[in-house]
Amino acid sequence: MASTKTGAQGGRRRPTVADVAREAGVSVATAGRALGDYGRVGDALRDQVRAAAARLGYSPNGVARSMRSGGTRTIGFVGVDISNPYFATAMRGICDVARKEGYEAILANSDDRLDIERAAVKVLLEKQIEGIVVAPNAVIDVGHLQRAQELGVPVVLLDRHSGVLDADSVVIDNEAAAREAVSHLLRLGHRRVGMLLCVDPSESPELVRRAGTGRLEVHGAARPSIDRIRGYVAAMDQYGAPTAAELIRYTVVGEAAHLEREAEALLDLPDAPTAVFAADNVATQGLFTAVRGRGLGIPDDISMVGFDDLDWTTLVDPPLTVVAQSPMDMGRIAAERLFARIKGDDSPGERIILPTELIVRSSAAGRDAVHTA
Amino acid sequence: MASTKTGAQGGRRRPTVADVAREAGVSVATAGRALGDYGRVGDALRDQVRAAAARLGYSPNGVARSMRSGGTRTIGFVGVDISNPYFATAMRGICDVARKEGYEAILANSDDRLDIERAAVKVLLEKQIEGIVVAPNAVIDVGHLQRAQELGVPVVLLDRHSGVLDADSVVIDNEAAAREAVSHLLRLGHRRVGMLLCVDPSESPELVRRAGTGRLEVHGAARPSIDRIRGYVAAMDQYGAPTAAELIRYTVVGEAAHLEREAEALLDLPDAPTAVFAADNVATQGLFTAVRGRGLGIPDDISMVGFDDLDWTTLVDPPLTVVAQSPMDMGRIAAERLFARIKGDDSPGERIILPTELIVRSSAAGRDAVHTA
DNA sequence: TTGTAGGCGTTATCAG
DNA sequence: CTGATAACGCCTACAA
Repeated sequence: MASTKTGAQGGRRRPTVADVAREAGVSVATAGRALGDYGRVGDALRDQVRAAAARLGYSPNGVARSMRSGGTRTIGFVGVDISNPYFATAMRGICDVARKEGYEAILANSDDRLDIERAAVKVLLEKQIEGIVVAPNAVIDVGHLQRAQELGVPVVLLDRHSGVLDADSVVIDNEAAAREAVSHLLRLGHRRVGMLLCVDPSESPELVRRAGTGRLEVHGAARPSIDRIRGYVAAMDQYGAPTAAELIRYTVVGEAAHLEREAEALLDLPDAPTAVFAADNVATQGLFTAVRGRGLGIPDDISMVGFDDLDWTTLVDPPLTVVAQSPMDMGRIAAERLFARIKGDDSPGERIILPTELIVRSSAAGRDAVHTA
Repeated sequence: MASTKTGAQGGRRRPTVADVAREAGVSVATAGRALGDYGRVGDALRDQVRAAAARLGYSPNGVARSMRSGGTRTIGFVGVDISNPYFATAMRGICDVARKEGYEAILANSDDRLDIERAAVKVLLEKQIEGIVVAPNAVIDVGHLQRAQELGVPVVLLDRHSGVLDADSVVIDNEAAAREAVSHLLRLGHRRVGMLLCVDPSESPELVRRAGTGRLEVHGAARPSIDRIRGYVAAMDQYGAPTAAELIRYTVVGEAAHLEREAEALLDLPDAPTAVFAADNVATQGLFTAVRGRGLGIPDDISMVGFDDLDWTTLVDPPLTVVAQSPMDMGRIAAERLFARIKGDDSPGERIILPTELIVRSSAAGRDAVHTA
């Protein structure tokens, strides 16, 4: 009896209600009632059964219970990457709500890849989860999510909205947030403003093209990255600042190295920008690093506005002006919507837009303003 | 047919193999074989069944499958707080390995509270997960983990080791890591070195006492925080630097506000330390913030060494000298051990000690060395 | 090759 | 108040 404590095989078969019943000398039905606390059971027998259960180390089998009841008290979250603080915080919000409701959450990382996301949803569905929160990779190709809904599993979108899917979504107004950030720079007198961000691989090529009007147009689905570019362009147009494709640099998610290269390319432009908007937290860090690497001073040599109010943005010198959102609330609210659906709410899908805030700190400064009409 | 797409009730009963069988005009057994790809099935019938399944939108019921097979292909992770980058990164490592093995992971946050951890383990056990990775709150009171093992569910400890439990643990050598960090400061000529950290609520009182020898003794279980204090004291003793309880300030986890107060108390000491070792990533941030708030220069006015090589420690000015560990590897290796156990490995519990590295950057500098014998 | 039947553990229904 | 029995959906002996 020295070993097999550490390993998997340790236990012989786990005791069941039947075992407890036998041990207590009653029927399975009675044992079940005594343990599950339903129906009527005599006091004496109840204690007897409880004692037997304790003696045997009985633990109810949730799988069997789910089998009968149809409910698993489990939800799923398909995020992009839990090691990104944005999703980690959202997950925390989701877990908190789930725990309050007596549910657990299964986590899957998609790395923003549609194939992985699809597979994850499929597995979750097979596991009979009762609802899914997902940060979808694609906003059009959502067949797998529709399928979930058809199966009676509610879906709530987090961070991204889909026009195709009739589901709740918890998002921010990406275009407005970007426009506010860039306007801030423009009002400070900057004219040549760059933009740096990560985009999804499937969306990257030909993101931006010149139209007949001379204005920059942005083509692509309404995803956060694309919407933020739209906000940037809108602000530039509004303030009459000249736009140029070369001022918008991006890289596909997960390639931090490329990102720094793009940032440097931006800084090395013949007519380099005097200010840059980094449109996500990865780009913010990449830009900051690149600027530092070039030995440039912020905001003296170059101004910047970042995205996401991560802790480090106030630790750094100078503290960064950023667009702040609240992933914790996002996760919480998404989960709350999900549980409302699980409980039967079948009103039409709602688009919940959480506020963002431009937190002005010290990384963006004036440019001896040469304002334009 | 306008609505009920969004809500939970959407689906009528989900189709089962029996439904598919009926639709295809074959027996359940044949349908099962065709769908599950086991046994022999005629080509014609197989296609027929597949078609019927597609028509009905059949999706296998994992709960029923688990019921029969006994396996759920699910593991659990009980971490302290997923919004802490340390645990978020560890979770990523765990998920990656799980996915490779065809498993999913359920996440639970304990907030470093034993009662929550116990409840989480209980629920996970009921859900019939096949293994648990846990960052245990207590290293002695591990009855709930022993129970898991007795039930045949392998347990792997992450970040913390328990002498009581015969389980694998994946940890770092906390005492050695702290000693190295503090020795670094001492070798730089500092004599009055402070320490700042978070400790578990249950361990906080009377952490440190004077003994007859005049040396500082550290009482408490072998948890990371306590071990790091031991390392600090060992280094101080080794270099003949005078120790004092007032130089060691801590707060319970999750109370960041108190932490900054403790940091300030340290800086305000009549005989203030010339260097401080922040022994975890929360303390590192708190210390840095407090020092900044006091307008002190690093390392000119005060030197510091932090813990955990988070991104921001290199973004900040000056870049911080830190003790680095790899939570991603920790998660990965813990999960790998867990799957080895799940597959039947029942060798005695192994203590896997991952390396740490003192990364010397610029936050600790010399003190016109007044060395001691 | 295909079909029939039984059981995994729980809970609920129905008799006694 | 207690006991026997059926059912959830899948898989697998076993029989045809």
